[in-house]
Amino acid sequence: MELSERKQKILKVIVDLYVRTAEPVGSKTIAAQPDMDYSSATIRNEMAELTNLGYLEQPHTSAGRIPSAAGYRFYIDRLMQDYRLTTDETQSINQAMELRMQEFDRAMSQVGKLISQLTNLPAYAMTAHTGGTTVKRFEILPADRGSFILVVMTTDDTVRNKLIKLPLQVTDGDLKLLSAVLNASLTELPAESFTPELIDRVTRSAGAAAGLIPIIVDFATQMLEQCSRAQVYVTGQNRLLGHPEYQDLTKAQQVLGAIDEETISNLPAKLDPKSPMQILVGPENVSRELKDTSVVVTRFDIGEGMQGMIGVVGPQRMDYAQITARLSYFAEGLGRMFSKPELPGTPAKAEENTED
Amino acid sequence: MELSERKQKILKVIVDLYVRTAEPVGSKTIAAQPDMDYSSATIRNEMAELTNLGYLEQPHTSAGRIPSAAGYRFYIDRLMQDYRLTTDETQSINQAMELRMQEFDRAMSQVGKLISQLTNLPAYAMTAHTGGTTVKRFEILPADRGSFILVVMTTDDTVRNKLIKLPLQVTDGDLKLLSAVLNASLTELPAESFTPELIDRVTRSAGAAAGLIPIIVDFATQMLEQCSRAQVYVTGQNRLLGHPEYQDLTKAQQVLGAIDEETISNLPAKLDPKSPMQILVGPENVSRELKDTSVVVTRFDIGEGMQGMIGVVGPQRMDYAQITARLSYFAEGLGRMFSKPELPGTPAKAEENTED
DNA sequence: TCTTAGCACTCACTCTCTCTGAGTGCTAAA
DNA sequence: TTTAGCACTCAGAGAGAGTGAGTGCTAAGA
Repeated sequence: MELSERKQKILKVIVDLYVRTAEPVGSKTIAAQPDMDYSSATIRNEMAELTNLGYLEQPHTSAGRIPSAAGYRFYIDRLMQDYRLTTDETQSINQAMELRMQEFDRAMSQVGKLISQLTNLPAYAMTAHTGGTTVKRFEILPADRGSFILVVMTTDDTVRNKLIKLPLQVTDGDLKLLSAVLNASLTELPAESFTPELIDRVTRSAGAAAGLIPIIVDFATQMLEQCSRAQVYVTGQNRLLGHPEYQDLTKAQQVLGAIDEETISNLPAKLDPKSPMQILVGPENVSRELKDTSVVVTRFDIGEGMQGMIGVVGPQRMDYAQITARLSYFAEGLGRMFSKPELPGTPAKAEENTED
Repeated sequence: MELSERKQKILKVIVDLYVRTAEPVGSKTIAAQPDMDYSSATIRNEMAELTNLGYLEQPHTSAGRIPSAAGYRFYIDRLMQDYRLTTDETQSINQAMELRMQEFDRAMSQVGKLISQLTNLPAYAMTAHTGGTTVKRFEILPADRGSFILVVMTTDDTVRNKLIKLPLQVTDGDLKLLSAVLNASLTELPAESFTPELIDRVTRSAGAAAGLIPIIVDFATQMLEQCSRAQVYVTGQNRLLGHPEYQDLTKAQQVLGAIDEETISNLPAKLDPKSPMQILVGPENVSRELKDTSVVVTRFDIGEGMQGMIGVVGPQRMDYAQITARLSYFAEGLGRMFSKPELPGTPAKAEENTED
């Protein structure tokens, strides 16, 4: 059954007010709203019906109404107005994005922090590699005496390096041979195919620098593994405490405990792969700890078989319109930033790495 | 004035009990302690004196006593017994350390998590580079068509790379020339000396691949900058909430707000550079938000002008003996792990990086 | 038929008051 | 010097009364 125009209007007012004040909304307050031309009694009747229909809840007999999960859902799907970012907001977001992102990883964690700050809620950011990656290319450079730099590039254009220190005297020719062997034997293979037999064969043909092989294979395996694993950053947990629904410490702890890296990294499985922006209201979250908590998440493509996800976690009562607007803006910017081919002067679509 | 043996004994019992129970300790409880051969009245007298001397505090007239900051300090400096790690503990620590640490950064964040878990307190881990770093070596490798991998190695043996995508056709010879020029002109220089004039000169002598120069310089600058900046990881903030002293949300928030990355990264300045393990009890912390909060921190060297720091933040009432024991064990292990020269099969003392 | 005014009712919250008991300080005896 | 005893203090728990925001229902008005 379709809600009457008036019921929708009342529901919307209730959600809007409740999101702002965190107090149950009474019929009188609603009647006092501008553009609300009915008496409190009429509104009371409508509210009673909305309650029967499951869109509202009453904490106790003599309190006003608050939206139920279904009420939020209806609001999100049907009533929510587009929130327009203010110039200030876009400016501060743009500024933050311009901050030189040396690494993709670090960029994501920065973004998480910023979102958390803007929304005053805990935020998370994660990257996930989608395809099966293999090594595209090995490169070995001599560094100091007895040190080598190993550079590995994978099919998803991740490049990593490692400084290897081994008391080993090898010539440039040895290294050339070694990298030729590696490139011939170990590229385009998933980590699973690095069998002992294969490694053994490679080692035998590697000549003087064969001592490097175990380290190289180890490193490549780790790297491929790591590429397939999602990376998650959670920040701003403490902001949760600012919201009245988490004044109850037990609850706050439960929720904080539930939004650690592990849990979040399992989130994507539960999401509809089609729509980029998703809102999970309270009980729609599968985990029991989050049954009074909402999750808003958006995805964006960063090319090369990689995806990014950013989102926030907060009370059901949150300003969905504002938050979705901000998240989209961010996601768009990040997507643009990281999937563009590199141009001089543009912040790179790249990540780097340290080696010690 | 030196405290009598008996006073010390009583103080120690009070700290031990209070750490365990978080309840003010009364004279009767103390008298009931095994090995305590005085009546509650005697103990009351002693407690009154200890209070006068500033080692104890009384929350209100009819409550027991709790240690003051000075009391904790005395306990830490004089009374604390060495805590012996149980086999279980060392095992779980060792296990965690064996987990393959692909990157130093990641290792530190893992360690932070583990400490937080073991101590049930928020923990932080940070790395700081101590010396002024310069670039030791540039290397440029062609990757795909129009892609190059830039590898930069600094004097502290950090190696980073970056994938550069530029629609540029260059020969191997061009790249050789380019890296020769870079190595000749930009190595052994701090980031400050990368003046426009210098860059200009380099660009002019770089030949066909000069288009890469701005990106390379940019990258090198960022990298040097980043090396000199401390990296901080804070985890387990939510564990703070489990402790009764932070049941008051305002307080919990204050403290959580105060232990973000920035604040922590300023911590080392306040520490005595000589002693590796340090405990800041309540008011000994400079920041006002932490006046009821203690910080335990330990440092360890990881060679190459780098230092690591791990620590925890918690209520004054914490089991200092246990915590310092665990931290030392960790610090020792980490120090060993990361300052050893690399051997085949050993987890590397290295860090890597991703490039996308 | 829909809307609204009016009224009795409900119930969370706040405030006050009392009671309880853990813990103290002091005194005097051992 | 130690200890038993006693009067005193005071936070915290619990009970009871008062308050007021908000409700549902009824009956009158449009």
